[in-house]
Amino acid sequence: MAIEPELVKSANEALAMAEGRLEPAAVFEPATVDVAAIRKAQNLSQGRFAERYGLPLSTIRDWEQGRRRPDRAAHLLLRLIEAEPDVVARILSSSE
Amino acid sequence: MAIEPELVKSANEALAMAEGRLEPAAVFEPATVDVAAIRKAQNLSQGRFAERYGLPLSTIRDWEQGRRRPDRAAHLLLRLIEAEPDVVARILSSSE
DNA sequence: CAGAGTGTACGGCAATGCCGTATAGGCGGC
DNA sequence: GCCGCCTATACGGCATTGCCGTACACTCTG
Repeated sequence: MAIEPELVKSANEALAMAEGRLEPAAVFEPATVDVAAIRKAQNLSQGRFAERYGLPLSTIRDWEQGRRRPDRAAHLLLRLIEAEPDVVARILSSSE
Repeated sequence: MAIEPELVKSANEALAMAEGRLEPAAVFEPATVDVAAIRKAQNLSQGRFAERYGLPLSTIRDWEQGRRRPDRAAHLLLRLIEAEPDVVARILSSSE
């Protein structure tokens, strides 16, 4: 897994913070979005998910495989898709 | 305005296509989103807009100044913000 | 007039977006 | 058994963006 080293690093930092050996970072960015989970909650394959929301399949793959992390706009969008899939889908189809 | 040359170019291409002098491009990407318009429709400054939707101010600037074009996820998000600002804002504040 | 708020403009690097291809497992049909 | 189809993992690779920082101009207000 490509992101593993980073996760380990983060975990160690969190530990250090908890033990008071390290100041909390100025930027708290969980940035962890489980795209696969959001997608599966809607019973969609990667392909159908991408198609449904007008996103490139390759980009979905990158996110799910942890090769790339969705930027802030994408992150926000994913949260919207998770919370209000119907609304998002509707807006999309309305002028595309 | 920085994007003007591109708009002019697109307009000429469209004209050429209409006159049959040019084949329609394989990729039809309007991709033009007037971020400033969407923002102003909500009477927000760039700063407040960015803050409201959890986006970096610098990124908003880039988009409005035409220096960068929002990618597909951002594009989609902007359309959502335009159509359903309240919904978007609510989802955001709900777990941030 | 100093200072705060807003917006334009742009340098710059790391990182992502997005395309393509190779590989592999599950499944129904012939 | 074999083939084709769907689905998903993995990754090479380049153009483009994301996002940070800084400089400059304008307007309003104390």
